Parts: sequence; structure tokens; C-alpha cells
Amino acid sequence: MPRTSDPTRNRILDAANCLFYAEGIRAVSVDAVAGAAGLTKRTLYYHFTSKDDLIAAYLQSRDQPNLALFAKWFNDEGGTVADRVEAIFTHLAKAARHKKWKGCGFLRTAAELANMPGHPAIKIGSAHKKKFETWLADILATTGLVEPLLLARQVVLLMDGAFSVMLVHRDASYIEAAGKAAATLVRASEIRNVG
Amino acid sequence: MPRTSDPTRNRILDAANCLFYAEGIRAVSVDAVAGAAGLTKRTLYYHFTSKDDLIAAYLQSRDQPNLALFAKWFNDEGGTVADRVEAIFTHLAKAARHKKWKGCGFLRTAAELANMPGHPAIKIGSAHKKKFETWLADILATTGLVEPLLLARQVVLLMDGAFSVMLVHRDASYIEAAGKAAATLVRASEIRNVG
DNA sequence: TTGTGTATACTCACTGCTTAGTATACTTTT
DNA sequence: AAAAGTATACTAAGCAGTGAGTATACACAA
Repeated sequence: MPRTSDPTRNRILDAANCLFYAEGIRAVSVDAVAGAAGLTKRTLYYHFTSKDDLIAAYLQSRDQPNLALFAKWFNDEGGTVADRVEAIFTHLAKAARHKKWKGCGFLRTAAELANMPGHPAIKIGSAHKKKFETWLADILATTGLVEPLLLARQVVLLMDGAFSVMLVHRDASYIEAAGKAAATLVRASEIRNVG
Repeated sequence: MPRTSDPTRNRILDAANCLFYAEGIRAVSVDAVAGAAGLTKRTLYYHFTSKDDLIAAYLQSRDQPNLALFAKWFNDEGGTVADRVEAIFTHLAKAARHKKWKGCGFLRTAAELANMPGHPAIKIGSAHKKKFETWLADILATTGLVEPLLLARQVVLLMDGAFSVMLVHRDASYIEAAGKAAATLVRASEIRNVG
């Protein structure tokens, strides 16, 4: 049984990450991933039991890095909580202007696998989104805002809306509009708390 | 050249609508659509030039019905504009609890075709979303709210966020949270206008 | 130190199936 | 007869997954 730190396994995951994110899950064959990783399909099947297994592992490998990036964007910002939440969107809009940007891998995979609700990859996506929501709710609660759970959820909805709408319009100003909305909601929560 | 009102063409579109929405674009073969429509693939190719053409026609056929439904949900509701906007989300949440519900066909198609930015189906999706945004902005402007364009866009972002997040969590309370956020934003816009 | 056993990590070649799209011919309608 | 519409049967390519075998490395016994 190959170990998690296996360099070959990681090479396959890197290739899967590139291809699945760039082209989509169903559009990329196992052969293509193996080829990009510089080995044969049979070897890939030595490290992963199936394509579904590979898809799940691909998303799992994106969980921590993505969360860390959002946290960094928030933490590097000064000002009020509203400002710092909006900063996440500002950085997202910047990233989204790059040509290779194709939205959120978790959401796109869930959309593609909408006919398989119990798919392992969707569960991993669900856990990932929940982690972000909880992280944000904790921050909002610590700041003393009212209804931090609801507020965090609403910010998440704006963020995921921005991810999705971008794939339709390819216009990063939507992400900035979402950021403004998030800031408005946070400030409304501040006001309600003070008053 | 077959006409738009062709009953056979519509039968194919109905089948495409059911299958593409239920299973996804790439997961459904042209054969499957033809079979569900009760005819052979060759006949389908007489009415549509390619699978991409069929996909685009499928989304085009959903444009007006979907917009009409949202308008009905809004118009049937009494109360303030905020209440009526929130009503759209409430109805959406109700629809989303059905097992067959699989989110927004336009967004899911855009997510699946994220590697083909210029695809006709994505352009149709873009036009559809723009129409809804414009319809809402007109209402908000007529009501005398400040920045109706931005506000309409933010409501759209919440709605599309709700569509997408639902595919990950399968929890309709997210749609209600989005509705509350939309109402909060609309009311914040009212307040700013009055003050 | 040489030989034997074994697990790891890999490749080549393949199966069985599905795919989008087409060449050709038949039927029905006008 | 001519045109529209449909079916049968096909091509050529791609797909996920597998059977069978190989190179390497490392363990341990003689």
C-alpha cells in the first residue's frame, strides 16, 4: 500500500489538480492525468482505486491551501471586520482576472456531479465550505456581532455566488459587488448590535 | 431547414431539458436524448447541427419560463419590496426541497463548460442572468432605492450563491439565509435613501 | 557473499463499452 | 416527382478499468 507522502502519488495529484481544475472532471480522462504526471494509467490505478477516488483526493488536496489563502487575505488587512471581509473579495477579484482562473473547484465539481449527491468528492466539498463558514463565524462572534452564524453563512453565499456568476459573465466587478454586499451586511450587524 | 415551432424539435428539447438538467451536459449522450424523445440519433441530427447546438437550444428554451416564474413569485407577494424580493428566495427554497431539483441549469452548464468561455450555451446563460438582473434593477429603481443597479446585482449574487451552495450541502435553509440577506440589503438601501 | 523470496512500483497491451457524428436508403407528404 | 423527415447501420475515436508481466530493491538464509 503506497503512503500518503509518496512522491509519485503527489505528482499524480498535481497533474489531476491542473487538469481537473482547468478542464473539468468529466472532460479529463484518467489517461490524460497519467500522461501529464509522466506515467501510465496502470500506474495511476496502483495509487488510486478509481477515477472517483482520484477526484476526491484532488479536492482533498485543495482544502487546506484554499482555507489558508482566505485566512491570509483576511489577516493581512487592517481596519474594521467589514473592511477585512471585503478584502477577501478584493483579492479574489484580483485572482479572478487571471486567464487560468476557473472559479471554485469545489463548486464546479459539485455542479458537475449534481446527479450523484452522495459522491465522496461532494462530501469533501461540503466539509471544506463548512470549515470556511465556521472559521468566519468564529471571527464574527469574537468581534461581538449579532447572529454571527447567519452572517457568516450570508457572506459565504455571496462568495460562492461570486465564484459561480464569474463563470457566466467573466466580469470580476461582480466579485467586488459581492464584497460590498458582504461589508454592508457586516456593518448592518454592527449597527444592530450597538443600538 | 426545420422550423422553430416543429413539434419533433420541441419533443427533442423536452427530452434534452429533462436529461441535461437531471444528469448534466457531459454525462448525457446524444443517443440518450434521442431515445428519450422516442426517435433515433440521426433524426436528432436532422434538427440540431451538433450536441453543442442542442445544449444551447436547451438553455434557450429555459430562458423565458424561468424568468416568468421569478416574476410571478415576486408579483404574487404583498408588502415592501424587501418582502417581495425575499419571497423569491422562499419559493426557491420550497422548490429546492424536491428531490429532482438540481440547482440552476444555466450555472451548472457554465460550470461544466468553464474551459470553453465562448461556448454559445454560456452566452445564453449570460444573457439570461443579465435579463433577470435588469428586470430586478428596474423594479428597484422604480421603487426609488439608491444604487438600484448595484443592489440588483447583489441580490443576483445571493441567489446564484444559494443555487450553487445547495449542490454542495443539500440544505435549503441556505436559500432562506440568502433571502434574509437580500432583504437586509434592500432595507439598507431604503434607509440610506430616506436619510 | 551468494542465492532465494517477496513487496513495491511500474509498463504494455488489451477488453468491453460508449461516444459524436455520418453515409445511405426508406417512407411519407406535398 | 420531389422534398422533408426518419431509420438502419456504420465509422473512428475515446473511455474506465484490467491481465499479465517486469525492473528494482531489500530481506534473510546458506
